[in-house]
Amino acid sequence: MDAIGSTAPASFCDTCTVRNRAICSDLSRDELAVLNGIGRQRRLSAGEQLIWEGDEAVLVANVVEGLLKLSSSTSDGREQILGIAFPSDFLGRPFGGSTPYGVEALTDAQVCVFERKDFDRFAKEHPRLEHKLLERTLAELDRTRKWMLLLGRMNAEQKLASFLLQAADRASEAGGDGRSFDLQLSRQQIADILGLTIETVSRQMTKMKSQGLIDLPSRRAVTILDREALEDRAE
Amino acid sequence: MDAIGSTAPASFCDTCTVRNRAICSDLSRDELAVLNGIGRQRRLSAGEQLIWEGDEAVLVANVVEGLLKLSSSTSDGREQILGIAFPSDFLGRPFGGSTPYGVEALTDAQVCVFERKDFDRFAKEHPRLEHKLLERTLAELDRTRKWMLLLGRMNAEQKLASFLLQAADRASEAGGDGRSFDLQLSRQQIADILGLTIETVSRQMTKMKSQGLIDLPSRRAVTILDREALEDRAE
DNA sequence: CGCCGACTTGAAGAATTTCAAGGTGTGTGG
DNA sequence: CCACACACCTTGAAATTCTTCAAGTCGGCG
Repeated sequence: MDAIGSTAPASFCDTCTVRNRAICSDLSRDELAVLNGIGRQRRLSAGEQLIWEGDEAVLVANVVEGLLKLSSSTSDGREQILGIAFPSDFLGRPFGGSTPYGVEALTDAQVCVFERKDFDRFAKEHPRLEHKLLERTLAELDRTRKWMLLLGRMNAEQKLASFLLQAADRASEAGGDGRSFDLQLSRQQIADILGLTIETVSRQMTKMKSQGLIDLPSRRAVTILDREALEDRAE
Repeated sequence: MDAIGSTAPASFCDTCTVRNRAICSDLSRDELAVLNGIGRQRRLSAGEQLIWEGDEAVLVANVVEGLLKLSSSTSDGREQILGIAFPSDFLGRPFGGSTPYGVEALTDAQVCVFERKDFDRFAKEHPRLEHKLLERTLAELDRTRKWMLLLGRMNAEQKLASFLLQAADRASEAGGDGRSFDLQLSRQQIADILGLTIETVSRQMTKMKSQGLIDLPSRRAVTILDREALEDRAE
C-alpha cells in the first residue's frame, strides 16, 4: 500500500509456505522474482496425474502442498510406488532425458511448475540453486537406496513394521504425537509401496492389531501401542 | 625432453583413463591441479572395503578402474546390493551425514580418493563440478528407482532375465559383442543384487539354459542365444 | 435402506526359501 | 602328475511365505 518502488506485481513466492525449505530457499529477492516469472502455480485434485511414465521430461515442479506419488508399472499392470513427494520436495527430471516414472497426486495438492528448459537454464546460471538441488537429490538417493533393502530383503511383517514406524515419524514431524496418526494412503497404495498385495497388507495389519502392537481406530488411522515391539519386528 | 615451465609435478589426472567421463571432465587445467592436490590414488584388492555402512562420511571417491558394490545388510546378516559402481562413477556422500551403505571392491580396483571436507569445499567453489555431480546423481537416482520395480514387482524369472540383459548391454558398451560376456559377479552376488537366494538364481540360470535361451560356457560366462525370448521373460 | 467401494478373511495354490547333499573346477602340496 | 581341499555352484525335497481366487463385512452416502 505504499511508496513508489513497491509496485512490483505480487509474487506467489511471497506467500509460499515452503519458501524456506524448498530449493529456492537460498535465492535473493531478485532471483526469486525471475524464478517467479518462469513458474506458475497449479492445483491438482487427488488422483490427478502431473507427469506420465516415459513422457519426455517437459516440466519440473516443487511441491507446495499435498502428497504425490512417483510410480512405475510392470507391463502386466502391477504398480510399484518409487517414492512419495511431500511439501517442499522437488519433482521431475532436469537436464535431459525422459521421466522414467509417473507422478500422481495422492491428495489434493498444489505445485509450483516450471517448463523444464526454462528451469534448466535458470539452474545453470544459479549455482546456489543447483547446490540445493544436489543436496536434495543426494538425500533422496539415500532414502531410495534404503528402501531397496526393504524391498529386496524384508518379509511382509518387517515391511509393514518399517512402514508404520516411518509413517509415525513423518506424522510427528508434521505435528503429531508420534503414536496416533492418519495414514494418508489406501491399503492398495501401501501394498504398492511395499511390493506386496493388498491382502497381505491387510492380514499383517490385523495380526499386529490382534497382538496388541497397534490399534486401528478407523480405516486410515493407526495408533502405535508398543513401539518397541514394532521396532523389533522391523528388525 | 623439455623446456623450462614443464617442471610441475606429474599429476595423476594426466594419465587418468576416466578423465573425460568422470565429474572432473569439465575442469580447467588449473582447477584440475588443485583437485589433484587434495586427492590421492588408492588401489583396492578384490574384497577390500572402502567405506563401511553407517560410517561417518569422511571420504568420497571416483572409480578409475574395477567394479565396486554398494550394499546394506539386515540385522540378521542378509545383504542387499544397492548398486554397482563402474569406472568414472562417483562414490560416497558429499555434504554431510553418514554413508548409509558400505562400499567394497568386487574386483581389484583403483579409486581416486578425497577427504570429504576438502571435496565439499572444492565443489562449492566450482559450480561446473557440482553440475556434473548433480547430473550424475540424478541419473543414478533414475537407475535406482528403476531397480525398485524389479525388486518389488518382478518374479525370479523376470529378475534374472532383466539382469542378464542389462549385463549384456554393459558388456557391449565396454566392447563386447552383446552376446557373449563375462559376469563379473558370483552367484551369491547376483542373488544379493536381485533380492533372491543363491539357489533360486542357480535354478533360474539352469532353466534358461535348458530352454535354450542362454548358454553357460563356464561359471562366470554367459552367452545369450535368444535375446528376444529373454526380453519377453523380462516382460 | 441399500448400494458401493474399500477392506477383511478364508482356503487353495504357486513361488521362493530353507535345509541337505552332491558336483565341479582350480590350485597346492605330496 | 595325482590327489585332495576348498570354494563355488547345482540339485532335490520339504517347509514356508506370499499370492490368488472367492466370499464376506464394514462404513459412508445418496
